[in-house]
Amino acid sequence: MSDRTYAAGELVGVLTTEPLGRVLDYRAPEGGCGDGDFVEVPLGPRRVLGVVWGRGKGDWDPAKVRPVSRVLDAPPMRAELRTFLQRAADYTLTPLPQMLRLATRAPGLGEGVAVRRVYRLGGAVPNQLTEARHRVVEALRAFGGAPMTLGELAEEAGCGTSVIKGLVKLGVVVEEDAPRDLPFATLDPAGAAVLAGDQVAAGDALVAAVNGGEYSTTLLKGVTGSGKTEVYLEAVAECIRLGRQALVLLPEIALTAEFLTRVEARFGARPAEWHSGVTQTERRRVWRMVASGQAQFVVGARSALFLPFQRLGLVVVDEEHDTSYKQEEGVLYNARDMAVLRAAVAGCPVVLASATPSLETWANVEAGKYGRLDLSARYGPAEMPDLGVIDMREANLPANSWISAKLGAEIGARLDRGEQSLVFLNRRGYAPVTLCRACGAQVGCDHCDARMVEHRFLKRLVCHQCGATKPMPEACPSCKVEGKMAAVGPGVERMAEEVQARFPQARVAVLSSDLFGSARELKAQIEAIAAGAADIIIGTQIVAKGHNFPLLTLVGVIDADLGLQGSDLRAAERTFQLMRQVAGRAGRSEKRGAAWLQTHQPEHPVIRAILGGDEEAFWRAEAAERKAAGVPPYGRMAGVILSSPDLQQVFDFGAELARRDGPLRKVGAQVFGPAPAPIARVRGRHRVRLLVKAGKLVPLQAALAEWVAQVRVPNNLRMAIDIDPQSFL
DNA sequence: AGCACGCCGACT
DNA sequence: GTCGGCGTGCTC
Repeated sequence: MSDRTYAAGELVGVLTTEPLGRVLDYRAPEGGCGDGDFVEVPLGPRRVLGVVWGRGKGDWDPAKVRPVSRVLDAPPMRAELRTFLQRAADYTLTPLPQMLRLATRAPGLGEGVAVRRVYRLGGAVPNQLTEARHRVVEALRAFGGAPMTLGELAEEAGCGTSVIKGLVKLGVVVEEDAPRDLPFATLDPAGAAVLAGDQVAAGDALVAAVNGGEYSTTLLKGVTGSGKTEVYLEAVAECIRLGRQALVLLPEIALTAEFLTRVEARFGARPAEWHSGVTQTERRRVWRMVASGQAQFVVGARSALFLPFQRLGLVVVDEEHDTSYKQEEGVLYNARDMAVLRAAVAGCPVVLASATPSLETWANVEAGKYGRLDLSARYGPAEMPDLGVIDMREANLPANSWISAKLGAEIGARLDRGEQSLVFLNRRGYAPVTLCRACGAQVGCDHCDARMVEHRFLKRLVCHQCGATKPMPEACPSCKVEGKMAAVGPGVERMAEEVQARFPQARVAVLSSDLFGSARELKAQIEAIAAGAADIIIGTQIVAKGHNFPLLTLVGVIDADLGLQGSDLRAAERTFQLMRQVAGRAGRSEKRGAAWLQTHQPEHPVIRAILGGDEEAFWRAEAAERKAAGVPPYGRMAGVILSSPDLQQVFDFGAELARRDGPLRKVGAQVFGPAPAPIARVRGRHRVRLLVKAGKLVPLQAALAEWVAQVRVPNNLRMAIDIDPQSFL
C-alpha cells in the first residue's frame, strides 16, 4: 500500500467509519489530497470522517460522486497502519469501517490543532499600576515568564479577568494562542540498567532485536518477580535511543500505577498512557503526540494497538496469557495476536512476556516460529513459595464455612508475625446462588438465563451477565413463602465475613473489581494495602495480575477446583496459570512465602502439575490432548453467535445456516449447532451459537465469509463471528 | 450508523 | 382531519 497523491477533481476512494460495505468514491478537493489523509466527506445529509484509501473505483454514477469537503489538519494515516487495519479486518472478518473506528477514537480529530488562549508579559513598560494590576504582573514574573491561561492568571493574582484585559489593552500583557496539546516530557534512556544474572543475556538479545529493526516474536518467560519488566524496559530504552516509538500493552488498567512508577524511575519521566480511564483531553493529546512522532513510549490497554505510530520500533505484550486481551464485545479480536500482526506489518520486534504463557504461544515457540528467553532465577533475595495442598474431602467443615483448619492456622501464624495473608476466591459478591428453602427455586435474572448474585455490600442482587440489579426479595418470587430465602455458597464478601469472625482483631480488605467506582480508587486501595493497611486481603482474579505486595507471605486458594470442570477447552490451562500467578504473589520480598490450595481433587493432573512445579510437563500433556482433539492451537475454531428477541427466528436462522454448510465442507470444516449459547438469553435477546471446527491449515476466514454470505441477515437479528473464540460461555 | 420516506392509530 | 409510531432503504 504505497502512497499516491491526487489532483483536484481526481477520483479517490474514501473509507469512512459508517457501516457501509465498501470504500466510497469522491473527487479530490481543491488543492488535492493524498492516500492516508484524514478527510471530511459529505454522506447523504451529513458530513462524516474518512481516510483516503487509494484511487477511486469509478463504478459509481459520476453524476452522484461528490467532492471531499476538506482535508483535516492531522498527520495522514501511514500505509503501515492502513495495511494493519485491512489485515486485521480480514483476519477477524470485521467490516473495515468498524476497524477504522478503533483507529479514530480520538476526540477532536476534525478540529485541527487545538489551541488555547494564553497570557504573558508584553513589551510595554508599566509605569503607574494599580494594586490589582501590579499583582497580575508579579504573578506572571513569578512563573518565570511562562504563559498562563486567563483563569489561572486571575486565580494567581487574586483579581477578576477584566483587570487582565485592561493590561492587554495597555500592551503590558499580551494574549496569544498556544497549542493545547503539550509534548510529553523527554524520556532519558541513558540510565544504567540494573540487570543481573540471566537478565543480562535476555536484555542483550532484546536490545539486539530492536536494533535489527526487523519483525520477530520473542516469548520472554520468567516467574513473577524475575525482573521481566526490567529486561524489556532495556529494549524500550534502546528503542528510544534509536528515535523510534515503543508500545507496551498491559492487560488491566489497575496495573499501570505501579508500572508508571517503575518507568519513571528508569527513564526520569512518565510515558503516554492510553486506556479507558484516560480523559478526553488527554486522549486527544496522546493521539496527536503519537501521530506526530513526539510520544516516545506509550503504555496502554489493547486499543493502544490502533494508535497512529510514526516509527513503531517495539511492541511488548505484558502478561500475554491474560484473557482480558480478548475483546469480547464489538470488534472481536485478540490483542496479543493483533500485536504480533501490527509488529509484522511495521517490521519491528514484539515481545510476549509472561510467567505462564498461553498454550498458543508455547506451541509457536515449540514450532520454531517464536524465539524464547527464560528468566529462571528470582531477582533479589526472594524465592519461590512453598506449595501445599489441603484435601477438602477430609476437612469436615461446618456448613457455611470454607476455611480449613490448616489454612486458618497458617493465617493466624502470619497475623502473629505481622505479615499479610491473601485469601483468593474467584467469585464476586456475597453468595453465588440465592435460593428458597421452602420450594428450592433460585433467583434468576429477568433478562438473562443467569442466576442473580447477592451483593450484601450493595444490598442488592446483581446479574453478572448484564449488570441488572434488584432488591433482595423478602418472599420467594416463586412460592411466595416469606423469610426462607437463603444465600448458598461463598463469594468474596462472604469470605470476608468468615475471616473477620475468625480473626476479629485483623484488618480485612476486600479487593474485587466491582467494589470500586473507578480505576483510580482501585489503584489507591492496592497501594494502601501494599503499604500494610490490611492484614488479610480477600481477593478475586484482580489480585492475580502482578501487583507487588511486599508484606505478603501467604496465599490461600479457597477453591482450587473452580474452573477445572466445565466444557471450556482452556479451563485446565487457565486454572494452571491462575494458581501459579496467585502462588507467585506470596512472599515476593525477603520473607519466604507459602501457598496452600484447598481442593476436592488433589490427584487431578492440573493440581499435581502445579504442585510439582514442572510447567513443561503440564504443557506437553495439555498440548498432546489438544492435538488429539484437533482443537486450538492444533486446529482452528470459530464461533458464530446469533441473537434476536425472537427465539424461534434465531433458531430457524441458525438451522438454515447449518444446513448450507457447503462452503465449509469444501475445506473439510465442520459446523456444530445451532445450540443455545451457554447463557442463552442476554438483555432480553435469545442467543444461539454455531461452532466451526477446521484443520490447522484451512483458509478458515475465506470459507466462513463464503458461508455466511449465502444468507441475508434479517434486521432484528444480529450475527457476530468470533475467530479463535476464547470463552465458550 | 443516521436520516429520510412512508403508511396506520389516538389526539386537538 | 393531523401528530407520530418505527419498518425499510439509501448514502459515494
